[in-house]
Amino acid sequence: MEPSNTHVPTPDGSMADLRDHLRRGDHARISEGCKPSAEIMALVGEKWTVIVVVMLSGGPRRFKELQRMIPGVSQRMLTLTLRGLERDGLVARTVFPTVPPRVDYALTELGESLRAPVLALGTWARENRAQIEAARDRYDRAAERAAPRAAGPDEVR
Amino acid sequence: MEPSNTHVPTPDGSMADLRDHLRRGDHARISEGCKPSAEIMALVGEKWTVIVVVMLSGGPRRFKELQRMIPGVSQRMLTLTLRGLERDGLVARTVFPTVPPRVDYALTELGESLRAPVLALGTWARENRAQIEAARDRYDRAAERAAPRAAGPDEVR
DNA sequence: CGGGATCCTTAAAGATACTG
DNA sequence: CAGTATCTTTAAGGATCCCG
Repeated sequence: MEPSNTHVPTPDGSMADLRDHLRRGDHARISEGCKPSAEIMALVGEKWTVIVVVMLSGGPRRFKELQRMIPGVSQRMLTLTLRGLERDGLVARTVFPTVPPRVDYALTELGESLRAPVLALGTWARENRAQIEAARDRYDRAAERAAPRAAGPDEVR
Repeated sequence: MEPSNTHVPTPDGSMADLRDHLRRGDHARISEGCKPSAEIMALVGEKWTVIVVVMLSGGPRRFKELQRMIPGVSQRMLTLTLRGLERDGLVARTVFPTVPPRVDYALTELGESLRAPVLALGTWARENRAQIEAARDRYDRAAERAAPRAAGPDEVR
């Protein structure tokens, strides 16, 4: 990564490339002054970041601990997620040169500060879940009626 | 400090499937009662949802209008995003049976209520962008030093 | 104008195996 | 225990064409 100069994703399809760049890691300074939101949304929405942040809310955790707390995550994904968070300065990684090795992950100040907005979103989710599900249900039923797809309405693959 | 994790995401390893299902559309009854957060994170983080919500903050917009406001989006992605939002009851779609056709998209009450937390996140992003970038820079420089990967630091694919 | 249906490319997420 | 290094799968996202 060269800190030398800014390179906007592209004059035209900026958002597409934005996300693209976000995934890859060269967030450089894509936001020409007004789209840092997109960065954080990518940060928050993508992957397991949120869950990890939440899981670290209670204090430092070890790798295996986290993995156990987040059933579906593969060690690879957990590693990648933690790396990303560490890179962004949201999580601090502490290695104890013991044997067997021990590594603690903890939220940094920055990470802690992210908790609030994230939890706010979580709260919103909890509070409005019913409405959302109702809406979905309504929408799906309507769609079904419109779609003469002989398939069962409750198809469970 | 043993806060004992608040509540495990899912009984089994269903996070993977959760996201999977979220993408596909059959959110139906995946959330058996404790992880609506994940749903909303997926909702917020994935795709162009956030930007669209923000763009609709100013009032109803037409399809083409939105497309113009969000340079990088393809009409397909915009459609999918709007559909998703509509499905979740966050956006209302109004069709005027005129010719040429005209369709307005507007935030519903629910959609409006999502604005706050989303914008909170955006604010956080803006306020902490500098720190994040600094952290990234630091991390990348360290990684570079550690990586004997002779390749150029700014290798473009 | 506002999409729906298709095809194609890329890369994110998962599984596995190997190392310090 | 805590990773890293592949290999594979899956599907998100983009480009096009077409229809109402």
